[in-house]
Amino acid sequence: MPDLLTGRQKQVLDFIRQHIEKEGLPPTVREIAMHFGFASPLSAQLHINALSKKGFITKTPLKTRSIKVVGLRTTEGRSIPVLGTIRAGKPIIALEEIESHITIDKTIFKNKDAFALRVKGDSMIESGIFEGDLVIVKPEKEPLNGSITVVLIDNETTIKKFYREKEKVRLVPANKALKPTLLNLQDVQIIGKVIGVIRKL
Amino acid sequence: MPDLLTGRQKQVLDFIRQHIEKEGLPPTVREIAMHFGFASPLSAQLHINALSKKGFITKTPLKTRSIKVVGLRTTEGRSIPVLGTIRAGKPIIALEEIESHITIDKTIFKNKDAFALRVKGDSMIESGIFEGDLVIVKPEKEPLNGSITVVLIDNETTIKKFYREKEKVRLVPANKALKPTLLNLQDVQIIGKVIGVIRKL
DNA sequence: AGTTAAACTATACATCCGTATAGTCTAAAA
DNA sequence: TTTTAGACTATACGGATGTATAGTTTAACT
Repeated sequence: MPDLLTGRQKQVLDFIRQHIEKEGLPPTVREIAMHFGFASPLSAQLHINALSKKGFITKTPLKTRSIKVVGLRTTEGRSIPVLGTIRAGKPIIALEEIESHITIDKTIFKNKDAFALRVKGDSMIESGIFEGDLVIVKPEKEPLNGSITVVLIDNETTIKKFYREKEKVRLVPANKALKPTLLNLQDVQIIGKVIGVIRKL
Repeated sequence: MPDLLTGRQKQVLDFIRQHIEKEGLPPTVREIAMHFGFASPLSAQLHINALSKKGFITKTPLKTRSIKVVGLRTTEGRSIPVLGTIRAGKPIIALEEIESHITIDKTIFKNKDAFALRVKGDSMIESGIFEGDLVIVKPEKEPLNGSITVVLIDNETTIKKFYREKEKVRLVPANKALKPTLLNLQDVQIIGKVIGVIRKL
């Protein structure tokens, strides 16, 4: 059970977080006090001590602006590449194919080697994956049956539900208008498993 | 043509950059001096002034640790709050209701006041919004007809397609199993428009 | 009623920090 | 040869900063 914050402590923590966001630097003790209208810097200091004791922030004694919000800034976002296309062959993430980079939340998408891929087609609409969405892909060679995977067939990427059947692979779309396909294992290159979806409306 | 740096200035700039990377904070004047073995803090200060004049760094006068390296990735991610519940009344983002914070890509979700909300229920499955998804909400009081909005009815949040009809509001789910509802304008509190969806699989 | 804890005021201290003044040394440019 | 500029030393000032001591107020719990 995590230590709970009092209302005021939550406010202070949020101000610190906001200050780092906006100014790019954590506030000083007095800047916190000033923001809340405290007459004494100790008022802010006590909240800092409490937040530190409860593990929400860390700080280096005697060092100015040394407050760090746990889980922020260092552990915050991760930059992953957005791939335009994926070509057959060895290096999955070919530098030439990197369209851009996006920042995703480390705590939500933990995989370090993940990358993003823009969805083409509507093979997965019943699983809530639409054309234009970004899927977060975790490279994986042997996905579990039923998981949504990215596979490469004849230099084209498709997203389907994956079922291994002996030396064959069944690829099932989540779209009643489309039919499952059964392919030989050596004819498909398994890229990875879809671990997330990001859609901009 | 950019101003060129002297050897020493480049060393100082490198140290500043490295310090930000490693410690998460820019160094103080004296920390720079100490690293290079300077006996006087002015030695470091002069380099800082030169780097600032040449446009490689910026700083706020009289403010401790305020050096910023120009062009260094500050954060392409933005931290937004994830709300547990939304209560009727004035402040949409009640501090007490912040469950956690997530980092989203600034370039994708540009709105500064956005927040995230975890989806409960299956009223929007046909629009690819499932239970457990995080929706990114941009606060807005008068959404366009047809846009996916978050509204508050009797202290409960729901996500529906929004249609304004005179003094009434039609809320249309994207789920054939559910029926549209027609409500008086004063009985609903419009929270905002859904601008994005994040799903973890 | 007594105790505890959170929240805050008032004041103070030693150190840290950005900045300033004055001057030294060295090497390249005029 | 004189000048100029980069790099640095020695010392110091005023304000900012983290921290400390002592005490007040308010609400919650025993």
